[in-house]
Amino acid sequence: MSSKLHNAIKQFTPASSKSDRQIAKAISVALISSTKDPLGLEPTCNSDLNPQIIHLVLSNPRVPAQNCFRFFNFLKTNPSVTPQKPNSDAHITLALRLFKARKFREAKSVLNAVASDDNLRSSISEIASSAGKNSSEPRIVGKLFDMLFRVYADNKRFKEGLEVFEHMLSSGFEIDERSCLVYLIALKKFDQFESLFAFFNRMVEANVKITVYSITTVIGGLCKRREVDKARILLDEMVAKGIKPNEFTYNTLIDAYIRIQDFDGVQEILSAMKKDGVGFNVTTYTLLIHWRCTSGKIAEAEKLFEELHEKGGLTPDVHVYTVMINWYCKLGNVKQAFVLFDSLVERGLVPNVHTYGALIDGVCGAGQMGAAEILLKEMQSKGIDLNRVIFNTLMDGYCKQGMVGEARRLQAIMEGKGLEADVYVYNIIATGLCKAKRYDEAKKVLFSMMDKGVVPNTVTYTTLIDIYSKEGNLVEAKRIFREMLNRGEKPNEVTYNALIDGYCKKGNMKEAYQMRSEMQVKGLTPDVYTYTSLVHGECMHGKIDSAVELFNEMHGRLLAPNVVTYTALISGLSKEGRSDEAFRLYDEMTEAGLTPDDTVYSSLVGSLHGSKS
DNA sequence: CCCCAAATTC
Repeated sequence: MSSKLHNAIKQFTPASSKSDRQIAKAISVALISSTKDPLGLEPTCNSDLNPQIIHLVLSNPRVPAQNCFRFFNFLKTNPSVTPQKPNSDAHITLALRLFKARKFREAKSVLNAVASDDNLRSSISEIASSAGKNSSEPRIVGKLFDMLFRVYADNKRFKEGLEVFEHMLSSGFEIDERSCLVYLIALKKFDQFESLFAFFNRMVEANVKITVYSITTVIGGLCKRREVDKARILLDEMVAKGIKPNEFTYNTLIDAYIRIQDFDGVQEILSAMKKDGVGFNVTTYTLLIHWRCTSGKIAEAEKLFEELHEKGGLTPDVHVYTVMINWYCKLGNVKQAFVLFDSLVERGLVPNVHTYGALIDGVCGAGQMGAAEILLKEMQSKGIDLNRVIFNTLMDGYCKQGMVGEARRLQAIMEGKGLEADVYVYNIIATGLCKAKRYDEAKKVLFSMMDKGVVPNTVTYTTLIDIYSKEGNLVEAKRIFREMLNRGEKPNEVTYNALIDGYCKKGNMKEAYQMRSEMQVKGLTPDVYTYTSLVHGECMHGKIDSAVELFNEMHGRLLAPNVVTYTALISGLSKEGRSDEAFRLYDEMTEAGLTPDDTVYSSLVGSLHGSKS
């Protein structure tokens, strides 16, 4: 903004006798020859640069669009020049000028203000009338609406976005599927599923050209909502209509089937890809490797990882390395994780916050807090921003080592960096305190979290329920459970298991079984924790036959008893003097590849002494 | 479309 312009404003604005038109003309003249020099003067004058004047200047075709933009920004950033900042009309007027001049980036930033600034909120009809009175070419107005549609989507203003879409439709503007895609992706990102599906249907009704991208986004929305069956139907429909799914479509479904642990579903998609001639991309490999790892098939995952390296045309990326590194860490093979980390760097790939996060979690799991701190320093020296997850991982590491104080120290550092403690932090600290049996402090942490307005989640409630259950206060445990339901937080297997264990320890087996039925009604499957608690409960209260029956029931449900389950039953049988059965179970346990611990041996030894037979 | 964090059993 030149000083010439500023003088023009200064010269004309106090003169109320001049007409708006004259003032606008003088400013325009100054702007036409304005250069890019920054404004050197402090704006001092009071002025009455009213909306009409601003409109006249911005719509003056003799003023170059770029200079209009600078004038506009000057007004926005110097409120003392004009008491009224540019209004919605000024934004639309300027945006049209910028579109015509093909200054798309600038136009977008102007429209972004319309979509994000609450003071500029205006209805679509007001915007349309602003656009109309500027008598721009329809092509330019169409471009403006198209961009506005996208910008509303970017700003989560879905209602307004839809209004723009409908306006374009009824006014006969051409609709670009790519803009609809921006809108669909934003809806999916913010879990607005109903709107997502409704909008897609609207696209179909309105005869917007539908491509694989839109359908894949809708399939992704259905998958995110765990409605994989519906996603699958949509896939079949698209194929029937002659729209060929691409790697993204297939990967979305593979990911969904893996998440719901539908083995057959994954296989079906893989065969469909093969039949369709769609090859794997790096993401497909990443998903399959992750899947094999979660199923404990690490050798198969390694094979896929190798195959990816040998395959022509595909280059392993940092994601796939991170998945492998994460799994080696989770399996306790931190050494191999570091080997992969080195080869990743050797290949010229850049480890990111996820990669470091996986490694830090790995060394924390091995109790190597010093190594974790070194990795943290390394991240910082590479300029990788520390996020919440990194801090939480470290805090959890310290808590698992029983160093709750260190965790709190990190919490303070994190908060000092402007990262407010979230529900994870409190859950981690509370769990750390629980580990040390400091239940009262743990409760205090969680309750004070709620007082601060942090919303408790399923883990928070489950931790509280577990604390009360362990304290034998099932009345309070149940009260929290009801509160959780009232607040709309869904209990999961862990929640029920905590309650069931509480009832078992109290000897209230009836209520424990009642809870097991309830979880099944809700579609939750009793797992090895559920059964172990029940087996232990029956053993504790002398009903050993019921315990054996439960134990046998597990096989039918494809649940593998673990060391804890075996230990509970072996010690139950031993106490009853059923030594033969106890030893038979011991053999079974070792044959299953489980390593008995001291508890088992002392039970077995005890069974020999106290034998009733 | 994929990569890092929290809760349950002897």
